[in-house]
Order: sequence, then structure tokens, then C-alpha cells
Amino acid sequence: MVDSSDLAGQQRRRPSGAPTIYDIAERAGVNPSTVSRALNQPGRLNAATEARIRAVAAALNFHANPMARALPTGRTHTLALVVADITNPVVFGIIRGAERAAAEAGYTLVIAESQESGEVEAATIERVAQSVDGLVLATTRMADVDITRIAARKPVVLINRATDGVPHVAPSVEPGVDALVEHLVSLGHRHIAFLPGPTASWTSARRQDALVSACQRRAVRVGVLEASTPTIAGGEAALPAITDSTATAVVGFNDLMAMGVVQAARAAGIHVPAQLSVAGFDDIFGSALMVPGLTTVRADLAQAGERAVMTVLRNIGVSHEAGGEEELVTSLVVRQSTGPAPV
Amino acid sequence: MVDSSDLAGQQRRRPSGAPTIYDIAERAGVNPSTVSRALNQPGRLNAATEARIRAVAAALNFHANPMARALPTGRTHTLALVVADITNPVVFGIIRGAERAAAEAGYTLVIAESQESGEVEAATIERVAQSVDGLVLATTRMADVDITRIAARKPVVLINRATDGVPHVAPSVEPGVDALVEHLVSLGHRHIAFLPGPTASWTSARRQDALVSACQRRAVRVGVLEASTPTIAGGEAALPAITDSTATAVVGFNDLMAMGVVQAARAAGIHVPAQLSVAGFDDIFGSALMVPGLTTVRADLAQAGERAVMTVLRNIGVSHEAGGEEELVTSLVVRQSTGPAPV
DNA sequence: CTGAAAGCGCTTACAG
DNA sequence: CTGAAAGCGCTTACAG
Repeated sequence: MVDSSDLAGQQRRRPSGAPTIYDIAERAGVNPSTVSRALNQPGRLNAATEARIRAVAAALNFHANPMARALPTGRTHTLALVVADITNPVVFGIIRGAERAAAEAGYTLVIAESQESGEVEAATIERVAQSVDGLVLATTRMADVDITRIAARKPVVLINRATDGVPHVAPSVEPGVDALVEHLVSLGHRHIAFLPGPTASWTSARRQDALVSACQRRAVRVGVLEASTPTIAGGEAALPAITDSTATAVVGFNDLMAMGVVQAARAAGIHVPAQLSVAGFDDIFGSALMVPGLTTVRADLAQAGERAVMTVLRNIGVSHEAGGEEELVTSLVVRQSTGPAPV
Repeated sequence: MVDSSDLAGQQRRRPSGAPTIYDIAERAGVNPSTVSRALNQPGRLNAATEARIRAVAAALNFHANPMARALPTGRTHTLALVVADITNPVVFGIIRGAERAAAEAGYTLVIAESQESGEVEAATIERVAQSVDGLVLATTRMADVDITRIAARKPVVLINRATDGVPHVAPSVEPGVDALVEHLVSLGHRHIAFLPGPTASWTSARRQDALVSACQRRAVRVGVLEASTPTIAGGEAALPAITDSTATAVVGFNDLMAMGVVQAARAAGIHVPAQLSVAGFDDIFGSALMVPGLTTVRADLAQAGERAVMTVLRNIGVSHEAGGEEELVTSLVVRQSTGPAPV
């Protein structure tokens, strides 16, 4: 069942069983320290020596033990991506991009889910922080002070959130929101409502601000409804408030809420978009699938994840890439959930 | 920018900065080895000594350095979950359950994505394998030999796949498939088609077998279409083949393919379910959202992920839980994509 | 019950 | 250019 049988007889030597730099040193006739140099500092050794050592290492299929390497250097070559909820479709893209950027730099990405409240999240992070070189915090619910505290110990980059002194990457909402409002106005809408997510949400606040100012710029009436849970259920629950307002179009904080509005509207016999236009944010999987397809403001989250990892890497001192300076933007995806305002 | 400034003067002592067992030993007036015992083997020491040490450790907010601990023990307290494609909605549930079970045992879960072909996957695993205590392989495309080879080095558990000598967890398809066929037959369908996923897919083969035998048991005609990509596009591409057959109901290898069939049917003016009933597998996010809602056979994937991790843990020798022996099953979710067979 | 020592597999000043 | 030594922070036989 367990592998304690095969080498059981001999005094527990070499727990791992994998070849070490000592094996290579022996076969290559050099000191272990020389092996270490050959493998980590190309060009620092006599070319012939280095080549010989590399050949032996390759023959033995040697891979340096990451733990052993981490002890003296303090570098684990591991990054943490912390998300509140893995099932939130928004994090998919982030994971994708972060994974890609990390792998490219030879880093391993640990994805930690913090489920609960900000406190539990802080504890989770505390646990994982000690074994990584840096962290990317996405969809975090932590308080600013907690973020600042952990950022003082390890390089941290935030996604879609800002805290003083901590670098962050957040696609700018303005372009997409502006296009959305323009789209609605051209359809004849003169009163738009915003359905906010959690009041503590940095992202919700930014989206709301962008929407309000885009409407004001066009002298279109804009109302802000009562905040709700950023889920399908949260959107469903908001329908009465929406119909109570006289808005002809409602913009949900995210696609999930917008989906909830659409579903509740259907159940209530309100036709979307004939009687009510609905739009959301994020363009998650499912937004294109539902009927009517959801009009939404999307961002390249994979790129955000990638960018965030590259930034941590740079702050760690593993700066390969020079680029990454173009601004990340949002754009509008028009589908069938928005249409001409009812007359 | 980097933290090389603060302690720059003194010869680089304590790269980490975090308290060590030596700090605790000093403050508690004991030997470091005693600290180690107090913290790892409760009850082995004089109660007063242990209490004193624990108090100091708590006061210093001490957390053992995982790397340092891993070196002598060979235990990293980390598990890897390897998936081919993170954006595949099916893996969501698996991640969820695996994460939960790992966290509960104090283990960290590393999620590795292997994107490409089986070869790249094998390389990815090779890299990550050395720093984990065990692996869970889900949605893997690796060849049996590769699986066997890695399983020889570390405890491995497969999800939805079987290989000789390697433990696996796979919800049994029969109950759900049987209910699906019963459902279709009761709607008057007498000719059902199965749209397979990749020919190499273990899961697709099992689903096909279950469907075929459930149909034969009821003396209902069943046809197997040509295999296709397990994506929405793959389902769309299969529409001609479906209409060419005289089947009145088609069962896709997974929900994505079924969604593709539904969309292509709509585009072709074929009404679902009036003219064609469509069903899938997995009940992914989006299946309930699309119109018509997708009838599908679902399994508790979170439970599968949880079970898989518990099994690795047991094989590692961290067996807490005794349970986990009830069989995992599938069940039918009826929505609007299936209806009476056209007359 | 606890101390002293050796060792896990690396890296990196320090010599030569 | 390369060797010998010390050390990263733990664990664990071995003594006493």
C-alpha cells in the first residue's frame, strides 16, 4: 500500500529517492558546490566542466529539490492566487492568465480559496503566505488594514481593488460603460437604473461611478437602487425595486445579478427587452447562452491575471518581461437583452 | 522597492525574518528539539513544559517553516490536483470538493493545468510531482503508462478514469442514464442517438456503454454518431449527422456538446424539444440558464473531488476519516430540452 | 522527560 | 575556476 517496503531494510537513507547534487558530483568528479553553480549560474564555470555536469544531470533526470533550495534562499518559486470564491465565473479568466504567466516564469501557482468572511480570509492567507514568494489577491473581501499588513511582508498585487501603497491591476471601466450608455441612449432610454453589488465592493463602486457620470454627461436620468447580493438570487430579489422605479433599463453590478433580473422578469411576465432592457458586467460563461443573450461590459480578465502575476514577479525581482504597460480596458458586448425603450 | 534595505547592515541573518524554534527555545529555556516535540507530539512532554513552550510559540505567532519541515521529513503537506483545462466547467465542482477536503486535513492544494496534449501534461506533472505528497488526476489525457509511472512514485488517485492498479473515484453513470432513458421512452422516443466525445475518453466510453445497454434493455433503437470535440462547437458540428439519422432524441457526451446541438438546431429552424429532444451530462453552470433549459445527467463532482483527496490522504498515511464508502451515483435533471417525440 | 548531534538537499560567501 | 565549510529551519534517532 505504502512504499515503505522496498527500501525498508537499509537505514532510512535518502527519503526522497531522487538523485541529488551529491550523486551528480560523484559521477562528474567534482564538488557538490560546483554542481550547484553549473546548474544555476550558466557561464560562471569552465565550459567543459559545466557541460560535463549538465550531461550527468540530464542523464540522471535530475531536478533540484524545491524545498531544499528554498531553505537557504528563502525563495519558493511559488505564487499564491487568492480568491474568495472559486465558483465565481469571473475568477476563471483570472486563473487562466495568472497560471499562464506563472508557468512561463517557472513559477508554481497555488490557488487558495477563502470562502468566508474577511477574517477567515486573512487566516487562510496567513497560512499560505509563508510558503510563497508573492501573492495576487483577487475578489478579496479583506479589510484594507489586513491587505496592508500582508503586503508589508510579501509582494502583493491586487486585482480589481485598490489600497494605498499596494500595486493593483484593474481594467478601466470607463470605455465599456460609456459604450453601454451610448448604446442605451441611442435605443431611446432616458432613465437608467444601476443595481449595486455589496456596498463594500470596490468594483461595484467604480462601476456605479462610471455609469452615473456617463449618464450625467448625456443628461440622462440615472438612479441607484438598493444594494443586493451579487448573485442570481440577488438579481431576482431586486425586480420589485426595479419596476417601482420608472427606469426602462437596468444595469446590474455583474452578469449574475443581471441574469437574476431577466429570470425574475420572465417569471413576472415582463418581457426583456421589449418592456425592460437589462445589462451586466463580466461576460461570464452563460451570458451568451441564456435567452435573451445578455448585453454586458467585459474585460480581458485573463490579461488582468497575467498582468498581476508579472507585476508580483517584477516586485520579487524576477523581472523578465519589460512590457505590460498598455492600459487594460473594458468593452461592450451587445446581445438581445437590450432593445428600444418602450414608448 | 525590495526589502533589502531594512536589515541591510547586518550580515544576512534570518532571510525569512519569521521566528524560529530557536527563538522559542531561547525564550522558554529549553532545547530546540524540545520545542519541536512540544509542537508536534502533544502529550509526549511534561505537561508544564509543553504548555510553557506553546505559550511562547503563540506569543511569537510562530508557524513552522514548511520548507524546513519538508526537508527532513519528505512531507510537503501539499497535494496536486491536475486538470487538463481549468475553464472546463466540470472541474469547478471537483476543485471545490478537493479544496475543502485538503484544507480540512491541513493540506494545501496546488492546482496544475496541463492544457496541451498528454505529453505536455506528463511534463507538467513531472515538475509538480516532486513538491507534493500526492496527486489527484482529473480530466487527464495522459496515456496509461504515464499514469502508472507517476503512480509508482507518489500516491495517485484518478477521477473519472480507470487504470490498472491505480485507485480511482468515478460516480457510477448507470442510475442517471437509466433514468434518462426511462424518461425519453416514456415521452415516446423509440430511437435515441448518442453523440460521443473524444474516442480516447474513458468517460465518454462509459456513458455510451450505459446508454446503449439501457436502451437495449428496453428494446429501444440506439445509434452512436461519429465522435466529436467535447465543446459547444463540437455539438454544433454534429447537427447534420443527427438529422441524417432518424433519431428523435440525441444525448450528448456532455452538456457543452448538447448546448451546441441546441444552438445549431435553433439556427437551422429545428425546434427543441418539439422536433428534437436533447440531453447532456454534467449539469454545468449555464445548463439551467439556457433556453430551453437542458435536461442532463448530473453527478456530485464536489463529492468526487473530496473523495479523491481523502483517498490520496489515506494512501499517504494521513488517514483521518474512516467513511467515504457509499457509492457515488448520478441522477437525472429534467428540464425543457426534452419533450414528447414528434408523431 | 529532555538535551546534543546529525542530517535532510541545497546555496553561497570565503579561500586558494 | 573550483573546493571546503557553514548554514537555511526543521526532525529524529540516540543518549542520559
